[in-house]
Order: sequence, then structure tokens, then C-alpha cells
Amino acid sequence: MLDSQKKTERNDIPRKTIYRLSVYLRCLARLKDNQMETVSSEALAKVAGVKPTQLRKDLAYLGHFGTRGLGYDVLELSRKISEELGTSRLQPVVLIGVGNLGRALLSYRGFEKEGFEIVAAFDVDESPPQKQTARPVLDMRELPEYVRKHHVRMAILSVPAAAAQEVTNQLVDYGIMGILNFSPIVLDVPESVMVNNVNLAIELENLSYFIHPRH
Amino acid sequence: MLDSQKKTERNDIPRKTIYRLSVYLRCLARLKDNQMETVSSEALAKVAGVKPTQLRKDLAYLGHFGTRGLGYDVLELSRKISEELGTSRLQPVVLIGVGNLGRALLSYRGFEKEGFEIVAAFDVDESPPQKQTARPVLDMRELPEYVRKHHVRMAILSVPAAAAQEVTNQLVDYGIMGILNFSPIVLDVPESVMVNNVNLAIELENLSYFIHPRH
DNA sequence: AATTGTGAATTGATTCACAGCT
DNA sequence: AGCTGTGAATCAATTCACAATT
Repeated sequence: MLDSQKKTERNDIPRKTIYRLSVYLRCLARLKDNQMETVSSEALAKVAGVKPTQLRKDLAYLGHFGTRGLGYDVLELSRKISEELGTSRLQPVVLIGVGNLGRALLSYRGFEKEGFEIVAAFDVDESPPQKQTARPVLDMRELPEYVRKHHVRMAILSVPAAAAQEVTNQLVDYGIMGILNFSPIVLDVPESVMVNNVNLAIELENLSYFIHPRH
Repeated sequence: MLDSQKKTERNDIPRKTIYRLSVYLRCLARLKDNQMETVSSEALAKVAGVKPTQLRKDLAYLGHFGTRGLGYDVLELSRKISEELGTSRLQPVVLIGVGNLGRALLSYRGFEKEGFEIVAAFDVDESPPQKQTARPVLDMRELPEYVRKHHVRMAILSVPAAAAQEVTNQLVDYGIMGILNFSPIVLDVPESVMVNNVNLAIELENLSYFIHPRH
């Protein structure tokens, strides 16, 4: 993943730690499925792909609730991380831009079991390939009303580069606080708004760099 | 973006710099479109969302070819970065796992203009929702033959968590050197194989953390 | 006069090493 | 005995400050 555009700003816990907490949470879920009740920092670090010390440092930000000589209680730790991340509540998300990638993301239903739901999609022009999208595609003009009414605070942005900044300005106006940006430009937003960038082309480019024999 | 599972290992240039070079390249492309011939570190840094010093430090890894008092030649700099990243040649990529997300990625044609092409998709079971995928979905058993024949070195992995490690082992066996991993587990691969992780749920979770008022 | 290139300083993240619990 | 929690040490990345160049 690309780094966020913003420094941590928030509070004490470093951004990279927050990322890793999400990873730990997913690992713990799998341990739960396998009826593990307790896990050592060594074992959990192994499946999470980090060093045991790093795991312990990360968890230390949440307080201390491991048992020395024994490890961590899987359920308790899950609960604690999930509470810190605020993963309990279901978050409504709007998707802006129903082109190629937008349609792809819309048809991907994998967010739901992770606590997010794409409640609606918007585009400047609702007519186009309206074919089999799982959700209704609304006109951009309905966005402000929708956002207000449904208390939407997060948006997935998948519009073409040329439109991205303009649409972002609107989103910010309407009160969106977090943007998952798939467009290939760096968005200019106020301090208070958070942007995470995902750029699949860059990920592939990066892989290709490390794979290929230096010229 | 999530960090890669691997440290730089490769050569001198730090991984984060490589990422940023990709970003600079895209910014330069836009400058080119606007007929800019020359650009200062300050201006380029601005659109790339970094500090001018960082930009200069990053570019210094490629040698020095800015002109003091003037800035960088847009075309020359593009060429140089693109050469370093190896973006010239078109890379064939296979996609493994044609479930929800896999199908979404398949229908997204945005890679091509960036130098990558999903040449084929594979699944354990080629029958299922074969509906309107842009490309043929082949049976996993044809994968080794295909990879060998078409000199494929990179794969996009979008299989369910339960199958991910098993499939990865196969990919590694068949000679795949780089994996863009959309599955939510940390893959275990040999040193020589590179994995980049993309996890949309984690990106959203992360946004939501920074947005929401601390409890 | 403007702007790059870069050593030195700073800031941040990771890892070590071990003291402290259970 | 085993494993967590953490201050100190190390390592890496960023930023500063300014000399060098056009």
C-alpha cells in the first residue's frame, strides 16, 4: 500500500502500528476459528509476518493485558484491538465514479463482512453502463442530500484523474472526512480530512522493479 | 498501502523511494501533457505531495541531472525514472482466483495504459459465473504450462484466505517472482519472491480509525 | 538570482536486552 | 521456566542548512 498523504496527527499511536493492529486482528480471527484460546507474541508475530518484539511494542500502546509466562488471551486481545480501531459499528461508505474500476469495486461485496457497506454509488451521469451493478447508481447532484441524511463520513473515489480534485472539493464540502483514493493523483484536502491512496498500477510497477534483473 | 512483506534486499535505492519515483513519474506525465518543459523541485514536490528536499534526495539516487538555477527537464527526468523502474516493456500478468474481487479486477482495464496486461485468469473451477469476463478463465491445471510458455513472472492473487498459501506455493513452484496479494493473509514465500499486499478492508478500517472521535 | 545536491542534524521506527510477573 | 513489557541502543528516513553551480 501506498503511504497515506497525512502524518499521524491524531493521537499517540503511530500510523504504522494502526495498520499492523488491523493485521493482527485478522490473524486473531483465524486463531479463534481454530479454537485457540491463548497465543504467545512469538506465535502471533509469526502468522502476522512481524518480529515478536514489534508485536509486543505495538500491543503495549493499548495497555498491557498479556499474561507473562503464558501469552495473550485470543478473545480479549481481539476485543481490545477491535475496540481501539472502532471496528464494532458498521460504517456506511459511498462510492464516487462508476467507470471501469468503480463498477469493479461495486460488484465486490467483500467489504461487508469487514464492517463496511457501500450504501450507494454516484456518477456525473447516471445513464451509462448501468448494466448489472448490485447497487443503484445515483446522480452526483443527489450526493449532498444523501450524505447528510445517512450520516456518511467516508467515500471511495474512483473517478478519472482529471475530475478527482474537483470531486474531492465537493466531498469535503459535503462533510466527508475520509477518502479512499483510487485515482492516480495526490489530492489536496484540508488538515481535518484523511486520504488513503491505493494505486494498483504503482503496486505492479513496484513489484516489477524488484523482480527484474538490474539492467 | 500496506507495506511490502519484504525489506529492500535488492540494491541501494530504498523501497519508499521507489514508490515515490512511481508517483513522480505520473506527475511528470501530467506536466508533459501541459507542455511544461522544465520543472523545479519545489513545483514537482508540490503536486507529488512531498517536500522539495525529499524529492531532491530521491532523485539523487538516480544521479544528478537537474540544472541549478533552473530545475529539471521534464522529458529527461521522465525518461530517467522510467528507465530505472523498468517501465518501458509491457509486463504480462496472470490473475488467480476469479471470485468476487477477481472478476472485478479482471473487468478493470486500467492496467494496460500503465504497462501491464492481465493476459489470463485462472481458477480451480472454470465453470462458475463465467458470465461477462473480458478474458478467458482457464483451469488452474493449465497454469504451469501457460506461465512457462508466456514467460509470466507476476501474478495477482485474489483467492479466498483458505486457499491463498496453497496457491502461492504453486505459483512459486511455477516460477512466479512477484505477487500482488489481495487475500487477507500474510504469505510465506522464499526470499527471492516479492509480495505486495493490498487489503481494501484494512485501508477503510484505517481511515475510519483516524476519522472517528476517540471514544 | 534561482535552484540543485548533499553532509549533518533530527526525527522516527525497529530491535535488543533484560528486568519483572505469573 | 516461560513470556511479557519496556528503556536503551540501533538503524532508517526525513528535514535542515548551506555550499556549489548555472
